[in-house]
Amino acid sequence: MVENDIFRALADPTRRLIFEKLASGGMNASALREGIGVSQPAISQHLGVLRDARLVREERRGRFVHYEVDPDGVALIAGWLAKYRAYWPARMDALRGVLKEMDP
Amino acid sequence: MVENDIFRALADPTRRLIFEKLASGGMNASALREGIGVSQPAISQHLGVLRDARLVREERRGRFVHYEVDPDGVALIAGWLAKYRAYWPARMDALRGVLKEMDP
DNA sequence: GCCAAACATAAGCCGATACTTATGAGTCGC
DNA sequence: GCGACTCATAAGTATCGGCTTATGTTTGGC
Repeated sequence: MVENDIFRALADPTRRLIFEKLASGGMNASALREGIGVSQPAISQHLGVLRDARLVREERRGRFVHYEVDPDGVALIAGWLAKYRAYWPARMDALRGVLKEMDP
Repeated sequence: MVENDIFRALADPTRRLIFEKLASGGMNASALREGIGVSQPAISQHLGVLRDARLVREERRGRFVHYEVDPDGVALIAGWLAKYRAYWPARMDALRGVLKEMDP
């Protein structure tokens, strides 16, 4: 199931760190590893989970593999969240501004 | 960490089922159990995790405990997701309508 | 062609976790 | 007050998940 893959992928703090790092700009796996204190295989495994969840997509560039955020996964979360918009208004003042801004 | 609790809570399919059932209307733990093929303690444990993640809140009603979706948790997810709104526009046509509708 | 570099896969280990049964803690009806 | 009911907690178990080291695969430079 798609939702299951996504939430399971985001449940791990290391994976969220990787995702957030990629959100600030695509990069290869080696660069991604810096600052995150795990082995190279661990990074590779995490990227595999994120890719299967469609949160990240990859592109071969010679010996390197360039990774970047996949908008599909982000859209899937937004779609899931939209189902519960009935519960948003309660404390959504801050986000409301964001939504207005992105909806010209 | 707040985000960790939320995503970990939603990573389990049974817990998402409970949450989604509560999203269609608050109810007590026994009613919640129907249709979900797990024991009563399992439901109780899941509700504890969802409560700690602020996805669900409870209210004692005599012998029963009434559970309902906590808007705080939903707002927290929305806040997290908002950080990545730069990646939304790609495939966000459907959600766009929803956002417009909830922002008069 | 060969070596080194970048990344993926294999296998194993250990802690986390989702479940169970058994029991405890409150609350209502009689 | 007592039994029944609703729910929470305790304890045990088995599977899952993230990490490691070791090794395989692909690519670029010489």
